Amino acid sequence: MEPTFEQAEELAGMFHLLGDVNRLRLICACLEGAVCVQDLADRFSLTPSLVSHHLRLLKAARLMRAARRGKQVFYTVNDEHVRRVLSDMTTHVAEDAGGER
Amino acid sequence: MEPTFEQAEELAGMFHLLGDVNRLRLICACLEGAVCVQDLADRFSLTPSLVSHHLRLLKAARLMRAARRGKQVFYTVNDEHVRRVLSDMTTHVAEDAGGER
DNA sequence: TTAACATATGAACACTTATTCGATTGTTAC
DNA sequence: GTAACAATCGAATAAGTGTTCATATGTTAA
Repeated sequence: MEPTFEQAEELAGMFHLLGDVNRLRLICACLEGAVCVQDLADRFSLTPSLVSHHLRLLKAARLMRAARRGKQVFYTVNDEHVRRVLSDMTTHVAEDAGGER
Repeated sequence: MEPTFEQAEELAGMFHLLGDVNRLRLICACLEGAVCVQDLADRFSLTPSLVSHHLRLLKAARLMRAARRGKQVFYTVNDEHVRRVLSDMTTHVAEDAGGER
């Protein structure tokens, strides 16, 4: 059950990508369906350039995938595991927010 | 299901802590039971100082808790949610390692 | 072909952070 | 009390990274 060093590195890599607020919000925004770069930039008041940079990392890590339709490129969550982890953690955080204080 | 900005910040904070290889291994090593700083340092060939630094962050984030017994301080995983997420992700990574290539 | 739009890319900067070293605190045994 | 061990703390350094800006690539319409 304890991961090997390489597994730990891979896991840490994933967590590190999820550890940035903007990146995390980008992923969450694409959980339900594909969204294009511009819409993401508008929704979170970010530069298209910054969004693209983040999406590039997420794509390289196989966490998301891109599909071009016309001028726009739509991104969606690729990994089903991440989807589960995110929903788990989100609900957990939501639960704790009420119970701790 | 999409987190608020504050929830995203909290989530990202957790993921960020899990996103460092050494920290992740430290947590995983304490999943099954309490381990003291020295043993952790020995097992992963890290400085006790470095281990302590990491554990301090993990403790501050409520992910681990410390208990002193004699000279030594034993650390264990505090959060049951994190325990689930970690075991989930570990098995997932282990599964994918065989299936992808 | 041009023009306008959408995204990607590369360099540069500012900021964060992991790690090391040295000193300090706390505990136990003598 | 002192000595030895365990852990923590603080500062300093070095490496990494998020963001911005400018430029380039790709796509569609005229």
